[in-house]
Amino acid sequence: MPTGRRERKKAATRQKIADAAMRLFLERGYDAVGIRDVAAEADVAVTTLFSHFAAKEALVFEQDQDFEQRITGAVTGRAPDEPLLPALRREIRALVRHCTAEGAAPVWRMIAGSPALREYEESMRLRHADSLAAAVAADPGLPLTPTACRTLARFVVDAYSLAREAADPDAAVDEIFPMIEAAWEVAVRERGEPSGAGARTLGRSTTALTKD
Amino acid sequence: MPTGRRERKKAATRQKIADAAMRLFLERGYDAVGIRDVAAEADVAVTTLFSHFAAKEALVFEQDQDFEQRITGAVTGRAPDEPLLPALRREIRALVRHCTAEGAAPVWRMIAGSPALREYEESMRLRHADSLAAAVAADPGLPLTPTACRTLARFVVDAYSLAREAADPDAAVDEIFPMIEAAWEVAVRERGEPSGAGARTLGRSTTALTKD
DNA sequence: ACCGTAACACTACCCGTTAGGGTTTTGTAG
DNA sequence: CTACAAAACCCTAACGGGTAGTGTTACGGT
Repeated sequence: MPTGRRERKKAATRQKIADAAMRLFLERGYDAVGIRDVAAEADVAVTTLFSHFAAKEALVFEQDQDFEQRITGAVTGRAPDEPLLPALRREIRALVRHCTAEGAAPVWRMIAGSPALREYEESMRLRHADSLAAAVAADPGLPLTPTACRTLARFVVDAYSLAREAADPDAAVDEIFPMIEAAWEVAVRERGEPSGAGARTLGRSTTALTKD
Repeated sequence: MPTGRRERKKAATRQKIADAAMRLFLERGYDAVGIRDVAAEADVAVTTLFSHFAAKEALVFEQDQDFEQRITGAVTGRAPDEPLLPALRREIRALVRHCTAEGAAPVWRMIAGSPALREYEESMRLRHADSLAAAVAADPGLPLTPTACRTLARFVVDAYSLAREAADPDAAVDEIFPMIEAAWEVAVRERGEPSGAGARTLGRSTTALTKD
């Protein structure tokens, strides 16, 4: 219902804070910048800052909802008969590429250099894994136990974080995803349709396993 | 060089603090107890408390080094020709059982109820996964890429945390480990000896995959 | 024109954590 | 036994993230 100016002003304030924060963080380093510095630079009160961001670390991971939406969207929004894992692999590859692109390097160096930020990111990933598990569990075409859904989701999120840290992120995705696909196939065979449907869901990528 | 009494007194102080902390946490709840309360209950200064524990959360995860040592020990200390994954599976099962035993329930309920504790535990697990990855990478009988080692380590640590949260932890271990074994076998085939050695390393548990 | 509410500001405070600097206890060497 | 260095401990004070309480303004709906 709230149409227009209010929302725009709120979004503008939020963006102003995020921009000021990132500018200061990159200039002086994350630990050397206090919340009060950020608030002053953005010309807002500290309490206002905390009404837009739940914690100092959230200033850095401003777009974490993007990640969650994209990864669950890759499951729920894929083409009707598209197998699950290739869709996830494509999305993870895109996300990894996006994080290892040109301008993003200093930000990720900063994150790697601060334990608080790494810790925060990891707990974000846990939430994302839970959302992904829920999305997978909700797919009527996938007959998996809840535990298998959660396991798959963790593995996929692990793939993202491992690939991002790898020397060659693209190669890492190609190395890890066959492992996940094999794990997935086992889960499907345990509980899924015994004959053909499970293999079709996994798609062409299972040839590595069935070739003996 | 420090022999005897000093070490004992130090360990006693540490234990006294940990006991006092756990007592208060279980009585009043983790968030309702301050560091100053714990220090007073243990009759030590706040600075002393922080010379024994790096953070408030560490008071709860007092024996995290146990976990790290046991899990890496399961890799480095296994029988000469014992395959890797059964050894890991056995250790993980024991650790999960230990955490879901009788008296431990209130503690884990407390952990589940505090975001700070969950976050701390997750970053612990990351460290443990790194140690495990290093142990796996150091095993001369396992020809794996660094990325594969890290992936396997993450998956194993995930298995622990997923099983601990599952309704039936034992069944969860039995559900997740076949998935990890399949992933492992793919990693071995990509880089390992082409014919027999890889399968021998994995052991009898791969029958589920090769039975078609 | 008017009211409810969301955004914002200000003050003061709590809590985890650390620095700085001092005191006692312990192991060891003379 | 004494002397001495180091380790363990204590105290005070502070820093920085985060919050409660209390307003004030500006917007949107009616």
